[in-house]
Amino acid sequence: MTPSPKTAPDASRRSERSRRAILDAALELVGETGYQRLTIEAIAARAGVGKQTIYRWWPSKAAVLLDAFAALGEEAAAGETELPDTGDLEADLKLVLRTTVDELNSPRFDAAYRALAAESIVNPEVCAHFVERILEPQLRLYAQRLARAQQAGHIRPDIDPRTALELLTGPLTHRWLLRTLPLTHEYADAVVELTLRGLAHG
Amino acid sequence: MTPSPKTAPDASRRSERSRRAILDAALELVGETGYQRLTIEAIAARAGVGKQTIYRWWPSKAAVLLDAFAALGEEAAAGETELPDTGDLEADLKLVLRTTVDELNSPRFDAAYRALAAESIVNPEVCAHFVERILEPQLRLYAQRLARAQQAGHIRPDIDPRTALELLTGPLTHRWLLRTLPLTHEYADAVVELTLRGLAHG
DNA sequence: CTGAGCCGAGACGGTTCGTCTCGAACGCCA
DNA sequence: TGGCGTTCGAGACGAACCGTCTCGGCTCAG
Repeated sequence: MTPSPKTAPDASRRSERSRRAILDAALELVGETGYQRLTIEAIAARAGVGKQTIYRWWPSKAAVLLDAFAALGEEAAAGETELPDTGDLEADLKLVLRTTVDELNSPRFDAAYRALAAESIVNPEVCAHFVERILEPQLRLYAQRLARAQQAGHIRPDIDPRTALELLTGPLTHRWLLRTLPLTHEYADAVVELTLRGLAHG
Repeated sequence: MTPSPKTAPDASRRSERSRRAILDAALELVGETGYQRLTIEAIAARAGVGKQTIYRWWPSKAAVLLDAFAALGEEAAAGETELPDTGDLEADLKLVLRTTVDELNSPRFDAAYRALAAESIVNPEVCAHFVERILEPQLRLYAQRLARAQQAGHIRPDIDPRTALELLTGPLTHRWLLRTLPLTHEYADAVVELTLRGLAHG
């Protein structure tokens, strides 16, 4: 029996050229017109592609954007499989959070990331994919680094690394998403210092 | 000269009955069908109102929902102009954050709050109104309570209350929005404990 | 060489948009 | 009290986009 209700398309005959053109067009358009006005029709026109080619491979515009953003992230983070570990946890975390701040402030990431976050908030299915595909791989790096710090005695042993992690990233995303105040390196540093003083041993 | 380009409608002749019906219908529908499928047409039909009556008074469905949610919040928080202050900062914060957790988990608030957050992320104008109208009043209460704790010497004097505040609420909203893990009282307690240990004097 | 399947292109009916036009109901002001 | 301007409910209207479909053209497997 076939897994899909409608016979699934043959992925081996898929046009890589069209796939890339669609992902690129989606990223361009979401930056130009915003997520609300982003339409499948416009993506198809910009990519020089039939609409059916999009509907054949993706269930929604959010799914297209998710793939596009994932490809973007994989290019940027090619090879970076670990967070820095100089032994100085505070300095390492500041470095990484500053990088995150720069990414969130970069126009190239901003529009697509916002679109996916917004869609995830009101759409549990997209949310699950977004978390699994984009968020989890990033957070896992943090969690590993925190676990190592815990083994080294720099963080109290009774603390759940996931909770510690959210204490660091939560305030950043909160300020970024709701634009309450500008997102700066100084803020990233302050979050690390204040949070660590609660997590640090002794 | 009139302030608006198109002559503004006369607010004194506005139908209060229609206004309430529209706000109620918007809240109902966003709970039933979700924000994506919420349409002005459906709101008008449910409220027994002409579409023009909505377009005359609101610029978008997000604006309608914002008013509806604000009215909902004002009912719920009628009179609550201050956070509890028993002198025990940790206990007070746990109590309040637990209440916030309950609200976020309550179906009555969830759908509308998510819709407004999602819209705010991709729409700076709605975001500004959302922050000013909904978020700021809540956060101001926290900020006041933290400032008093600071005066009482329970929080280090060099800490910006806004930053301290985001350390508390950021992790909660993060987990709520992205559904990474369930949002519980235990989590609220953990956030307060871990955060305070960084903020507490000595 | 032949056929199945993806491709670009775009027609199609359905839905919602935001505007506009009715006659009816309402409330301010004479 | 009567008149008049404005909002009201209702719905028609063209435009935009939806998701499905049909059509030739092209590519690859057998």
